[in-house]
Amino acid sequence: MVSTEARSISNRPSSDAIAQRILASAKDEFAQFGYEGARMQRVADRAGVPKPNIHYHYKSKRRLYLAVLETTIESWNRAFDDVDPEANPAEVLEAFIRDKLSQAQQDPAASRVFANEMIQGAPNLNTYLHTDMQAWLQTRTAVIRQWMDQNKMQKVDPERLIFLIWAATQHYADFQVQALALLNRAQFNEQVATETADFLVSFILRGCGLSSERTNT
Amino acid sequence: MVSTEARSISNRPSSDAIAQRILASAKDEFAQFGYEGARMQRVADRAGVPKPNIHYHYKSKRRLYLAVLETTIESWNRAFDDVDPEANPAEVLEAFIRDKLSQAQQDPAASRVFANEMIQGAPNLNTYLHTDMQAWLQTRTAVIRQWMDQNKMQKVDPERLIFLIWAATQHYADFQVQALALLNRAQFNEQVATETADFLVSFILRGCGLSSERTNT
DNA sequence: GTCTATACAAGGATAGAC
DNA sequence: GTCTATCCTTGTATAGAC
Repeated sequence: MVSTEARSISNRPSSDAIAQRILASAKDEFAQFGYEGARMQRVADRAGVPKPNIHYHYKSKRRLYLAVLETTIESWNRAFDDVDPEANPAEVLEAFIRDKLSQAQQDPAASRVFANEMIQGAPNLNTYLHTDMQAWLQTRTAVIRQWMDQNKMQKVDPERLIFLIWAATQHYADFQVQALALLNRAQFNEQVATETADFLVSFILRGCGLSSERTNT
Repeated sequence: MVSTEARSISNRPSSDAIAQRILASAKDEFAQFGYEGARMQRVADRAGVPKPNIHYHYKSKRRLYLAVLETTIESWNRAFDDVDPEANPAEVLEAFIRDKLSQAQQDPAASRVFANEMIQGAPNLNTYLHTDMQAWLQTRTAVIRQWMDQNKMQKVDPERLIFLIWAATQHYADFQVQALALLNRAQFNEQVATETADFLVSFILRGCGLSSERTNT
């Protein structure tokens, strides 16, 4: 196998570059139609290559899908990946919410690929859910519990708090067509994203007892 | 065409009963795999009838899917369908949240069918989103705005409040496999549903400034 | 490495016996 | 109304020329 570096100095598009184009097209296709509904022909059309070329770069439809899943998971929760228990809970949660929403706007396909896999029953991610993701969640909820023990925030179920943040932010990727229709907006641009992020941050922080505002009356 | 009543008195399973069985099987199939991923053979197997029988009761795969979509939408937001502006906001919102979560537990397939249609870009519900659903949302947000004007609750974006409730509740249907894995539960039973409903109600009411509890310190 | 041509299975849908 | 057999299209995947 030739290294990426060796090929990248050649004068025509490297094989890796084409593999990447196929991967990106596949992500869109799987995001929209799910694994069973996805068609290799449409992936080829989207990528602008003949259908058999896909099989040269990826052995099968399933391998291609697994490659897409892998790239999707990598950037999943990066904004909450490193948390200092000494940090300000409000700031940490705000950064997490804004980052998740920013991802939902900039890469909705990633969110939809994951959503399809979950709806389908996670046939390819069941192990991941019970190992890596489980571990990720436990270290984060441990920090949140620490904050609650120190009376830095309202006592709430930490797992379900994370679920709510995931659901509320990913909603704008997975249900984008619905949100735009009901908000009377043509596209999910920066302005809509900012309005949404501001709402979610202030609403969720208030739910966590982290708001500077006081309630009415 | 023979009326339902005329046929229901016959001694063997009425044709309508079989049509209903097929419809229920189709709902599960479309829920799991989406329209393009759904297979008529699997619908037939689930319903326990030969494949061609489906085409006798439903002209095509698309017609079958549209029939499933229709039953899905009917019960969508019934708990918030009739709202008295004079009612207590906290009680109305709590009933809405609990009803949505109850539906998510008892009929997750309905939620997943809808989710698949949205992820796919709402090719069959675009008109619905811009007409009936739009209208439904406007009358509810009007009531919420009234409550806010009367200082009965925190001023928040009413549309996005509804979105958050939808997302947070439907999450437990669409991402059930993930939630169960991360909560270390085997199934989404009454107990898990109650715990979840209690969390959501208290968290969201606090976000709306409707909580009786005071924040810490 | 990339394409044309094609193998083989599975898809939705229908004809026609019962 | 229900089934068997089958049509035709499309699906994934591969062989083999270039």
